[in-house]
Amino acid sequence: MRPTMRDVARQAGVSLKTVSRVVNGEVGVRPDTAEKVNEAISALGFRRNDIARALRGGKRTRSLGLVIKDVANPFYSQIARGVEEVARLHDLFVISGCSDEDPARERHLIRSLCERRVDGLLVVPSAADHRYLIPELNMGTAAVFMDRPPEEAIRADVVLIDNVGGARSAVEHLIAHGHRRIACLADLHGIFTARERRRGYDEALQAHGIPVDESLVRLGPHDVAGAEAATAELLALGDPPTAVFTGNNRLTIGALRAIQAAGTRTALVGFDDFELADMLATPVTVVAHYPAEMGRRAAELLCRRMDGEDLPPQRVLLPTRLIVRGSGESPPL
Amino acid sequence: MRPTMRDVARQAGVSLKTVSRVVNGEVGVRPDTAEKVNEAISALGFRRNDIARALRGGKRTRSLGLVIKDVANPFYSQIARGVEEVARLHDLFVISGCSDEDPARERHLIRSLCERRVDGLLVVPSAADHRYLIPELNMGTAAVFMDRPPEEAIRADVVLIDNVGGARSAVEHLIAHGHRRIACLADLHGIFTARERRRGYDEALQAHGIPVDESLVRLGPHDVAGAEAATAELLALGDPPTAVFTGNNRLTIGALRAIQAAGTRTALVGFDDFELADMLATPVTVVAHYPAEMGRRAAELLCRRMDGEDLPPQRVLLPTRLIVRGSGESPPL
DNA sequence: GGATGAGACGACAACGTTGTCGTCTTAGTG
DNA sequence: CACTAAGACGACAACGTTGTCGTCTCATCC
Repeated sequence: MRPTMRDVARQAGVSLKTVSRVVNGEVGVRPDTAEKVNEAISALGFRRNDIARALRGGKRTRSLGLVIKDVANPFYSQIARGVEEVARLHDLFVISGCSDEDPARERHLIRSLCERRVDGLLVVPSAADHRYLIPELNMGTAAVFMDRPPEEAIRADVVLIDNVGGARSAVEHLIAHGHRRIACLADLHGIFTARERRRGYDEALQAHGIPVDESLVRLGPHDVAGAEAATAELLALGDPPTAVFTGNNRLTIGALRAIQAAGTRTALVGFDDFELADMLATPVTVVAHYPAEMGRRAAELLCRRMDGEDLPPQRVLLPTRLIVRGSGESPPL
Repeated sequence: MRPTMRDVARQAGVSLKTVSRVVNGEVGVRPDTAEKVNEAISALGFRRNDIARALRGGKRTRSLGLVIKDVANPFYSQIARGVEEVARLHDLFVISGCSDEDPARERHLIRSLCERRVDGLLVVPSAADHRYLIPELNMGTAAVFMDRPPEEAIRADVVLIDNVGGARSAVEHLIAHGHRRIACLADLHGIFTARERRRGYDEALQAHGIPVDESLVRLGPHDVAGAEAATAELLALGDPPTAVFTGNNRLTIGALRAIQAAGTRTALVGFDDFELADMLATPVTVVAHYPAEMGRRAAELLCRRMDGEDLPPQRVLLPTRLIVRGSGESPPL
């Protein structure tokens, strides 16, 4: 179907190798010969076959694999964007797949990507065991993890958000505004970022001599509805919290809904910024971070590994920034 | 570095071809032989090389190329998600790139994807000329366009939103609530969807015998700030509009800002749903559509083409749905 | 005019896999 | 026991490209 270099060579009356030289801009071809070849190329609509090229050449496929949970989720799509930007600079393509947090699917994706001989792997790992990756890594596939670290046993770079610090700054902000009874909504304890953010909450309270009241902590709400219910429950307590810290944007929105419904002046600071946070009925104070930057940093690390740089495993911690918008500054009743 | 089938064969004491048979689950291998081979495979950490496989075999790479404007934009990331879902079912990988609406980049991407021998192409085309694609299409690369059609000259499938119908339903909704002076904010006229939505606006007015007042139509605002400024200008008119129809979610948000700032009760219906539209100070009535569905439908069409089905070029029109939330139902002053 | 060398180009092998076909073993049959 | 056929396995070529090396042409120089 598609013409090969051999076809071009026949058409132009030169050898296969000469076509290769022209296509790759090598030296040692007379201009008139090159022109004949180029004419044949456009006449036939020839396109160099990168598959064959990767096989024959230095075995670089100029591609990298990206495994995230779900592209439709803005957090991950921004990561993907950051990765794309760096990949573009290095003339690499991104082959991506969504794991949907399913360890089996994640494993299948990574395996398939290795079979495709991607030059490197960028992974937001699920909670599962990743030791199956070790052979692949030993075999020379570079890998960088994002957002959550893999097992200890896996010596690879990882780029994380400063979850503990970010959460602490959120809770300290609430404390600075006079709050003492501060609730914490965190996601499932199995999720690394949820654990870390909860830890930041604890640290902030402890640093200010406020005892942690476990009745104000809710681990487990995983979506907007769950967070809304959990918050409603907290607000209905005899001695309700005057402020809430939420561990991610789903939870923030759920808490917001419950607070609006209850009609209280409960303060709120949420982890993760989100679009329109400033346009809501109550503009939301958040701990912002930059997923695209995470993608970029991870991709840059990966490219350095792919170029054979051999430093010890890096652990990059990206800073967060508290964005004050109103919901976190109301004083306790 | 990575072991090949030859290495496995040597290790297992069998021939190359026998390894190939085991790896591909072909018949005609005795169980004990297969086991020897499998042991060698895990001992060496062998992974079949899909690059070589694609080269030798039926020349299917089991991959498809996706060219969108920007993954970080929820509209496109949802398209990507829909594509991914279908790709997964067909055991295909998605190689994606962002054009950032730059025709040169788009062209480069498509060319590179063809060089990688993707089995098919999914493209949200930019405004530029796409005739350069014709040779690729003739050469057998299947392609399906999304959101915007390519030139007439290109005979390929395309999946679109019902822009005209959606816009008409929005404007008719406003008319039904008593509005006669309805403004229209549309994006740059060069953008297909902007033109079509503007056309829907015109049709709705005409169908109800309301003359189009060009002083209420603003073509050109392209971002939130532009839309905000344009709306402020409209509201400052001697005889201001009582309602606004906005052609996409950026423009909706800009208009919303201006209306909030002006403190008027101007009604608003926007094209595109967006997250938290129901949580804003004024919940926004929108014309919703389903980008993920567009991705799915396009990918399904592409897969049928890739499987060699030969029907005339399809033009799929996806329906929209008016979601009533409050901003579009206030009567004229 | 013959030696020299640079420049242009071609022949061939190799990348790792799979399709084709041939060979060898073994069990079954008369 | 000889013959057959099926089953198991191996040798070889090919996919489209690029690296290596060899050959041929022609201008230059003594």
